[in-house]
Amino acid sequence: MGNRPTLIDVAKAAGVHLSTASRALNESTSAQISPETVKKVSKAARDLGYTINTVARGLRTKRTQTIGVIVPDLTNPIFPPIVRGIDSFLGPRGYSVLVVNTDNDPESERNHFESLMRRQVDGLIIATGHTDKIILANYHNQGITAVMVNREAAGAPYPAVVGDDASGINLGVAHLAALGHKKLLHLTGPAESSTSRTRAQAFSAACKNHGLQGKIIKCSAYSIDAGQSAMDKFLNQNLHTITGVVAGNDLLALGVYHSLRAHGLKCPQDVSVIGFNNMPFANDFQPPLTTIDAPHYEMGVQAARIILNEIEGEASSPVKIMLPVTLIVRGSTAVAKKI
Amino acid sequence: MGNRPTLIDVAKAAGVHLSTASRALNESTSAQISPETVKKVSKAARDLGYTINTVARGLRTKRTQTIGVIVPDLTNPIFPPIVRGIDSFLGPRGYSVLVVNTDNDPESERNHFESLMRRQVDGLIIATGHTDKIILANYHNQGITAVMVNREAAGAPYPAVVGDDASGINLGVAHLAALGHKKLLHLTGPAESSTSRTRAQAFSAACKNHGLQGKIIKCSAYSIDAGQSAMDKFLNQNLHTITGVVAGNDLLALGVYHSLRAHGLKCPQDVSVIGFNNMPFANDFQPPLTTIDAPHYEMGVQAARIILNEIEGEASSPVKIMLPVTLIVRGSTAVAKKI
DNA sequence: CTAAATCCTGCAATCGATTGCACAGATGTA
DNA sequence: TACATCTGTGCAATCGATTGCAGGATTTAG
Repeated sequence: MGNRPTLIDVAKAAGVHLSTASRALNESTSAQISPETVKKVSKAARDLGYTINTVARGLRTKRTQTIGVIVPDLTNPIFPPIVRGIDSFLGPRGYSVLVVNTDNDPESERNHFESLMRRQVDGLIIATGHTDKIILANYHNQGITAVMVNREAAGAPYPAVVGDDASGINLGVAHLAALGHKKLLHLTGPAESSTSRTRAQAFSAACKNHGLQGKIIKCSAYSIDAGQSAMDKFLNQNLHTITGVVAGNDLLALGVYHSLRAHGLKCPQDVSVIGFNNMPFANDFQPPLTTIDAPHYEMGVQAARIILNEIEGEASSPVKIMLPVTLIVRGSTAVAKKI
Repeated sequence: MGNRPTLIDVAKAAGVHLSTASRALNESTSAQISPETVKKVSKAARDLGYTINTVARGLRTKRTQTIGVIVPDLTNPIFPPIVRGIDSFLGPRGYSVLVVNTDNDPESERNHFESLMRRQVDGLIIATGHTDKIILANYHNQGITAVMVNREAAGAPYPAVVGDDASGINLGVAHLAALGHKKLLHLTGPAESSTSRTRAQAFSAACKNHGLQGKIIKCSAYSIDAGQSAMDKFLNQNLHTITGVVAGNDLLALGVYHSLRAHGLKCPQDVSVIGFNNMPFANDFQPPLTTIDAPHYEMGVQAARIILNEIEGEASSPVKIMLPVTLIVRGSTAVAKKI
């Protein structure tokens, strides 16, 4: 790659010592240098097209101004907004983001973690559900600063930024109750994930509160296919026993759509469906999906804010930030059918 | 972050000199060291939990094993697959990926470019349509190695990996022709983008070939809103003058959906619509979108392959790789309505 | 048995910055 | 006038690796 000028070149051009040039160019040390010298050095730097070599700086300062972001899969539509939120906060502050995908594979997660460590990232933002408490405690003991986003690990030593899952599920159940539904089904995601557990518990509680009957079935992953096969299995032995579905997320809801169609059921006429996340294009599905909007971009922003604070300020206590969610009513929910 | 052991610690533990430890641990130099010494050093490294500091190595070797990926917007669903394709090829080969979003803003693009340079990336994969030939030539003069993906700049000094846009559009037009459509409309994207021009030209050519009437309208961006407003404008003065639409991409097609609905037209009964890209969830739209599948993941893989070749091998001539596309027929196209 | 070649390993320079310390000259204080 | 303080700059060590070169030990050749 290009042979860009170094600080020595700038110093020579300005007729000062290397260290003077360094101080002149550095925000925090330029006060030590006389204004004329600063001007001279800045001009030389500009003339030569000097840009700092962050690798060299990083070696000396032990700060790379790089944050590692660990996600399961960037093609899952909820993650790009999170990543952009992180980036939008960090970018203007001189930080860059290294994104890795683990596909929820612990082996892959370990490898990527090692790779990020080798690269001397200043901190980690973890969005994978899989990472268990032992690993996290381990990270913490190694002195690694990190923040969880969209997932929380109860008892984990790190701050977390999450959506208010429980009240989201509540909103969904209340909406169905108001439409006259009595018998509901919840599709829950993998048990390792904290969101799965939170949402499932909230579902049970909300059903009880509203005096509804609520069943729960498990999905092996947060994917369309997993949702579809779980729903297929359910419908094969329980046709016409429920009128409303609260899916663990939008992908599962989409799987439910497919399954309903395959079983000759219409949404929302026969069965109402509610998703979670309000993923991009949820409004363009068939039918447009009623769902809980979780502020993913904002979650990214908040996670970035916290980690920067931990890196540059002093370590705060492991706070938990819970962002509010809202119900978006679209075409997949309707008045309950008599069954 | 953690105080990990350095090479000196390993060398001491193994009772050898720093440089010997370095050579022992390095694939390409370990042959210079006696097998027993290599074993001793490896054991010491393992025992201490040593991992190399890539920042220090990067300073010395002038290779950071990092590739910068410049995209307009990660939340645009075609980019995550590209990024994952890149990552899947580069990751196992020891490279990491720094993704930046420009939002198609030249100022932002320049800033991000500078940031990547400061970080000493080994190469750039550019997926932004906006980057013009002058800038690219400029990069090239600075000795920067780069590859274009999903966009090509004719006459640019860099290799490019693209989908076969022209034959994709051909497939679409042929499909509509076979369904009896006579009057078609093409929504083209921003003129700066090479794909826009290629697709528009292919559309005109294909219409001529099939003896069809083909109109073209421009959209200000590749977005739902831009597609909708362009289509609105068209329909307001040209209701019932076309029966088929070939959109510049899936997002524009979605905009067309919205516009048709607002004008009381049904897809596909009144108007057939074809998209481009086969973005995720295109099958779940209302109606499921007939579209051209472009192999984005594979494009990422190929771009990564080429750039690694340029970095590690010798610079090849600026090749252009054109990946085949296929027509995916779903529910948005039907036999033409009489108008 | 000696000279040459080969094999290992250590020494030290280097990559491009940052930063504690020293010191010269200017300024302030009594 | 004498001494303390302050300002601005330079010197040199340092971050953690890689790598050309030198040289001792060992092997091979003649």
